[in-house]
Parts: sequence; structure tokens; C-alpha cells
Amino acid sequence: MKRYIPEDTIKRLPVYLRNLLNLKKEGKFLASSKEITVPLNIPPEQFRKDLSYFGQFGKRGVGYDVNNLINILEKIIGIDKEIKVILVGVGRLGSALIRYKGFSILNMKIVYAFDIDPQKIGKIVDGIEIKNIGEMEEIVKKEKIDVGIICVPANNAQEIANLMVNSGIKAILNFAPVVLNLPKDIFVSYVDMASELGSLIFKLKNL
Amino acid sequence: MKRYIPEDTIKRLPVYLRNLLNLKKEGKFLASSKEITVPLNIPPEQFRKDLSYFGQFGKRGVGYDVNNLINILEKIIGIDKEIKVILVGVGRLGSALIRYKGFSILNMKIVYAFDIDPQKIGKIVDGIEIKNIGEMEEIVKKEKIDVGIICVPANNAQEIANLMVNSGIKAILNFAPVVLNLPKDIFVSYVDMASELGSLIFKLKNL
DNA sequence: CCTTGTGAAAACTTTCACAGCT
DNA sequence: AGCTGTGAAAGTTTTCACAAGG
Repeated sequence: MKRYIPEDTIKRLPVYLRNLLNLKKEGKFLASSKEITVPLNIPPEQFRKDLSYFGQFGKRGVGYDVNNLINILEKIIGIDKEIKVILVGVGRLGSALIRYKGFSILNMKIVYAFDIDPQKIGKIVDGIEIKNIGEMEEIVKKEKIDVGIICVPANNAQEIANLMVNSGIKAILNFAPVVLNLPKDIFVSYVDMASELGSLIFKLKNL
Repeated sequence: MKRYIPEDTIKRLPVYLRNLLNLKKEGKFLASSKEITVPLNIPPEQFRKDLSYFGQFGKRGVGYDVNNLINILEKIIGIDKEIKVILVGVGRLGSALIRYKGFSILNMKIVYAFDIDPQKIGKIVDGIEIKNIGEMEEIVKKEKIDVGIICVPANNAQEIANLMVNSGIKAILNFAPVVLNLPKDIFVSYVDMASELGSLIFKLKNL
């Protein structure tokens, strides 16, 4: 399967965007590929090549209009309008994510949170009422939400993922340390903190 | 710079290990590369190739001894003995990580946590006393700890990273959404949840 | 006949180097 | 003169396909 856009390019787009938002906050209106990428430890030609998959957005001899490029990247990524996200599993990690401010910078917002524990249901976390997992399907369908975050323990993650797919969720960010088995039209990403730390220790010990 | 072990191979090692630990718990003593990798959505030849960078651990026509391979992978990764880790920034996310059970499966343990907020210093989270960041250097040096997790806000992350490096930390897992500028003998990994979610949304909207 | 281990080929990604516009 | 945009080259990773061993 030949892909138009390299996977690694896709991963860098939100990083570029966040950095451009920082430049904007610093009052920059114009920036060269070098200025944009040096603080990211990415070579400028990587940035230019990445952008080239989508069009030509700079001015030769000049650089990039910061505000314009922010708008363009938001459109490319698909976050020019706020994206609604649901979260399932309001444990320690889940509630930390609900309160995490980093999502809103990229125009993404956790709008509903669900749990199975009656002790948690009804409580408010950062303005979000925790709802019974049984209500998820109806809400997701009614609100046409297609992005979900899984924060339940590993042994419940597959079950929750199935429920999400049945409800119409099309993209899942999974924090449970388990690989999910899903239809191939569903997009999944994994945040695997223990593996990440393990890889780091490997490098420390071996390289 | 030619590399012995591909970066992606390194990332998969802890994943293999965790899956083998699951197989062991299920009572499996022997497993083929196929049995090991199918639940991970990884082709069996990838697994065999990955292992081949380190040696020959299977029996042709038979498969792999689960317990033996667990020991081997733990040694390869460098977690055959428990690895001590420190954490800085005991906010919502930081305390969730202190309580996270997923690290111990891979023999890693957060043994000290630090913060700058006097309100937090002295409190106990999951058996770990939160200490003043000023005590970090001495403790890290005395205990010869070389892995640290950064969970502070983006604007403090570089400062904490510098402090870690001065204290002798050699590997950093950074949860702050900012790229760190560090000496090149320091290993860094990033867990960038918002970017991960952003990439997922890109795929959803574009692919 | 099953499954591993691995060179070689294919696929993919980054880096180079320079043409082209301002 | 300076910076972008991009084919082509170099580098890296995955997949193929099969020899070798139980």
C-alpha cells in the first residue's frame, strides 16, 4: 500500500503547528523554515519537504507568513474548527487528561467522559459530568463524535474499543497497554508510557 | 551514522516483552513467532528479524521458550534488575504516573518525586514522599539514578531538564509539550499526547 | 512438515544540492 | 543575496523468500 503522505510527516504536523503558535505569541509575523525548525531539532529541509506534500505556502527569498501558515496547518490537520472528543475511563490518568490544557491549543476538547464505576458517575471533573458508559452510544451518535480516548485498564480496553466502534467512533487514542483488534477503517494510536520508558532504558544501557 | 539496531526495533522490544509476560500468565511455555506477534498486529518475520540483531533464541520447527525469552528480553532491554526512576512535577499527570501500575510490569519504579510547590512538598503519593526540587541533585547523585520523567508545564521543562542533566540523569522521558535542548549523550523520548491526537485527526479527515 | 534465521529485494524516509522566485 | 520547493541520491526499515534445522 503506497501512501501519499509519510507517517512521520503526519506526526510532525501538529508539532509544527504548536511551534508556530508559539512564534505568533512572541509577536513573529514572518519566519524562515530555519527559524521554525531549529527549536524543534528538525532540519529545515524536512519541514519544507513535509509542507510540499500539501502545496506551496512560503515566499522564496522571504519565508513563511506565520499567521497564514497556522491557518493552513489547522486546515490540513483538520482542526480549524474545534474537534469534540470523548474519553472513557476516569481514573487518575483519565481525569488528568480531562484537565490537560494541551489539547485546546490544538483545538481539541474532551466534551464527554464515561465510566462504569457507580462511585464516579455523576461527579464533575473540570466541568465535565462523568456519565455511565451505557449512555455513550446514544450521545456519540447524536453528537456525531468520531474521536475517542481510552483510559481504562488493559483488560477492559478491547471491550471499550468495540463499544466505541459500534457507536460510530472512527479514531481512537489508546492509553491502555494493549494492542487493539479493530476494523481496518478505524484509526488507532497508542500512547504506551511504559514501553517508551523501556526503550529509553535500552538505549541508555546499550548505545 | 550507521546504526546497529533500528529505532523501531528498539521501540518494539518492550511490547514483545509485555506480550510474552501475558503468554506466561496464560500458562504458555512454548510459542511460535506467529503466536507471539498476531495479537500485536506485527508480522512474525518482523519479530524474528528484530531478535536476530541480538542472537538466535528460538528452535527451528518448534518456536520459542516463553520463560527463556522473557529473561533474554529483560536482559537485552536492561530491566533484568529493577530500574529506579525519578519524576519531577507532581501535578495531575505526575501523580497519575506515580500511581501507574504499568511501569512495574517492565521492572521500572518511580522511587522519588519532586516538585517546587510548597503546598505539595511533604505530601505522600502512593507511598512516595514529594520532595523539594532543591533536594534532587543530591539524591540522584547519591543513589546513582539515571532515568528521569518530566511532568512540569512546558515553560519549566527545559530548566528541569538542565537540572536533571547536572544531577547526572542520562535518560529523560518528557511529557511537557516542548522539544528539549540537551547534550547529545543524553537520551530523550517524548510523550506528546496532543500531537498524537492531532495526527489521528489528520488521518481521520484525510485518509 | 513445521518454524526459525537471514540475505536480498522492495518500500519508505531523509538528506542533498540546486533551480527558481523575490 | 536569500530562502523556498523539489527531483534525485543516500540511508533506513520492512517484507520476501528460502535455506537450514528439529
